[in-house]
Amino acid sequence: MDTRFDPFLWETKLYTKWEQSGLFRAPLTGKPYTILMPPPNANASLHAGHGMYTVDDIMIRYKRIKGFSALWIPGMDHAGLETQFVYEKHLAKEGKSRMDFDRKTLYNNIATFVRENSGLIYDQFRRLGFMADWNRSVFTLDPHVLTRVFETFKKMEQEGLVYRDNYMVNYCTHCGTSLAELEVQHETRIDPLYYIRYPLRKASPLQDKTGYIVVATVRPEPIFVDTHVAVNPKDKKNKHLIGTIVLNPLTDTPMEIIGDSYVDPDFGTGVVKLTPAHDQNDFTVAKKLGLPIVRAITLQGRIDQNGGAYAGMTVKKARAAVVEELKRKDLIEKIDTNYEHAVTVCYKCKRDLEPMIIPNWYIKVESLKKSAIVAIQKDAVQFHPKKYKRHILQWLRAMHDWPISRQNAWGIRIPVWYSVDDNPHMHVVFLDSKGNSVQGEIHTLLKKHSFDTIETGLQRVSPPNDATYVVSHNKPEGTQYLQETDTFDTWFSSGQWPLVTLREDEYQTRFPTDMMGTLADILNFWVSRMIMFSLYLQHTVPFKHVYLWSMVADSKGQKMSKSKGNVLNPIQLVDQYGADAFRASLIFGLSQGGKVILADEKVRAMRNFANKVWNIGRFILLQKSHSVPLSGTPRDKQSEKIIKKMNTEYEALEKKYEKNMEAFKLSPAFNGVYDFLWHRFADVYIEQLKKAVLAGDEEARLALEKTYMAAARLLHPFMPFVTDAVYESYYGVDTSIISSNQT
RNA sequence: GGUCGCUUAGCUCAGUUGGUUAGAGCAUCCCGUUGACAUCGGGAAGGUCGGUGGUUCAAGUCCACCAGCGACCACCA
Repeated sequence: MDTRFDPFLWETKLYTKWEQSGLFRAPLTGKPYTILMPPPNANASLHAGHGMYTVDDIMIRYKRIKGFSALWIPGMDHAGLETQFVYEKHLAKEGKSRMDFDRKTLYNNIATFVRENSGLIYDQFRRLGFMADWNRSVFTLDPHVLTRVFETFKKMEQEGLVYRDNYMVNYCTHCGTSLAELEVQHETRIDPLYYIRYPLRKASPLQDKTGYIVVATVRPEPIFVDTHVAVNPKDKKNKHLIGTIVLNPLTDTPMEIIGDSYVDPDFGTGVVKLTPAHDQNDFTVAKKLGLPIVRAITLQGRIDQNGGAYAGMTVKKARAAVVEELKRKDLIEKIDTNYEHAVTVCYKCKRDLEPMIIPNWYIKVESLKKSAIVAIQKDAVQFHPKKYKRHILQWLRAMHDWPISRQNAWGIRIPVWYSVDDNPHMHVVFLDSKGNSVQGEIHTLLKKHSFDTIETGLQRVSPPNDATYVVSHNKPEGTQYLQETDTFDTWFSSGQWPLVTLREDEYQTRFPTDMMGTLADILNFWVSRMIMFSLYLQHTVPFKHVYLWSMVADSKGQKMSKSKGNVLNPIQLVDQYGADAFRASLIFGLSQGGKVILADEKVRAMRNFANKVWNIGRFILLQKSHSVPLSGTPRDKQSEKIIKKMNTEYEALEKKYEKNMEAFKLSPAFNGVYDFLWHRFADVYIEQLKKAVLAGDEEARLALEKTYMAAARLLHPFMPFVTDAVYESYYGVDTSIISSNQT
């Protein structure tokens, strides 16, 4: 044995040995223990957050050593929105965009892109020593997954849980897609607040005062479609205005002032313009009162044909132009340039979102979430740390119907088909044979273009809200059908992850699975959906325990982010200090809230510990050659006493360790072993027995070896390489701590 | 604005049901190297446990209020 533990000498060698001796597959005997790996994005490369998958590996190794048939199934996610976003950035570099391709070509190109860029993360997981059954990897676009997703959708559709409806969604005009509530980010910003004069109609009895009323808004650009203005009926200052007619400052169209309680009397002037097609609140009010809902902005983020002179302008340009016009007409009372408000931005591209009305597919969640809530309340799923039980319950109770459609090509296309005969007014966008974008209603388009041309070049279908459709995995026979171009939300497929990863027969023995370890960020996105789907389809929860960690931070507790420049590359740390050191540093000092501190000095400290473990082993082994034949007991009573005390202390350690591990308190479990090995075993017991051992007392040495190896078994899940390297040095190249309980 | 959480050594955090001199890692300082390990060993310094008040024989631990920080959710015309 060398004087130092050299990770690079051992890591590849040991990993290959583990893999070749079949240790990654679940043993045929033993009680099942199952973990499904949260599938990383297929084209991802390892970041600090993935390092925490170590938690899964720790539990798998821990259970394996204890003789369980522990199985860890890996997988990869197609990650619809995220992957397409990355791909489109590549396209942009070549001066192209997704609009240059028909849907099918775009999909195939992304598929190729993903294939070329996937697999890297598995190599990196191997570097970390992960003991997953790589041969069983599942991809969320595998055929059997598609089948399962289709069947789930069909079942839900048949049971009336699916509906299609016009809905106000947060729409990102850049990404060309709607976003779910959770994908929306709020950002505080300072924007000008315009106080705009709305002239009173001549006949108005109020005219003799000022001749106008003032409305405050940050969004003057869609005013031309506005038809109503509102005040709060309880607002003493303004309620007398109800029923008054003012003129639209851009179009001179008469507008009625209505009363509704949602208006905040204290905001601005207490008078609000209503733009139902582009504002969530206004939309709600308009629906309630039956007011007209007129769109002013296209899905591309430009003013549409209703905008007259502004038609075709981007929102930003139109805003400036509208303000100019209003200034010319002397209709701007004042501009508050220091108005702070929150805007919604796209979680991917950070651009402003437009509230838009588009038909979307929805899942009714009322019954689904109810059973999830009951299961969680009964602790059928337990959360670690416990606080997340409250979090998820709170979120589930507030959960609205789930919009599952995304205007995204990369994903599982919704298995719905629209007959062109039955839906003549369906709006269609496609590329003709020359690559020109053509759009219009299908019955008009079919007069000039063949169905095949349209289907081949298809980019998007936008069927009216009342369109008829057929649910089918494959294209229906008979008449001409176009398939829905929307794809399922990523969480619709990954929410069924626990239902597509096991083999049919394993649902008897391995379901519910034992643990799900994942980032707390996606507790609501993902964990809640898995629980709902599993209860709906399998009538049981998908896992018994959920282990959550939150963001990875640097040594000062600052969240790691590219803009802060404090991001550490895990693989670089592994190269520098070894996988054991990296793994242990994530667990050591893991705070209760789950915040993970990753810092160079921490990894270095753990590298030192790995070396210490190695050298303890080296010392005990080295003394073996000095030994004399066994006598049965240590030579002196003093040594016997020390050994007894050491064993008692070890037993206490093991007991505490077990308790912590079963409660997923990994940090205290690891800390206990760290403390024992370094500051009790090495600093105290070895020192006390050193004289005897050096004098050739083999009994004393054996006692040390026994306790050391026992502690190494406790340490192995956290630091698999150094512990197995020592084990192999002692007992030969064919041995491993993992299977040591079987010998 | 709502909900929850946090505040203990220079930094990041432990402190189990209230019970002797409040701990760890890193950082700092001093001493030590011929046999396991300098990626080490021995030692030291450093905390009125956010503030105020209360319960108690006893409070870092329980309660109230205050201050600061954070997370999530919601709203913002």
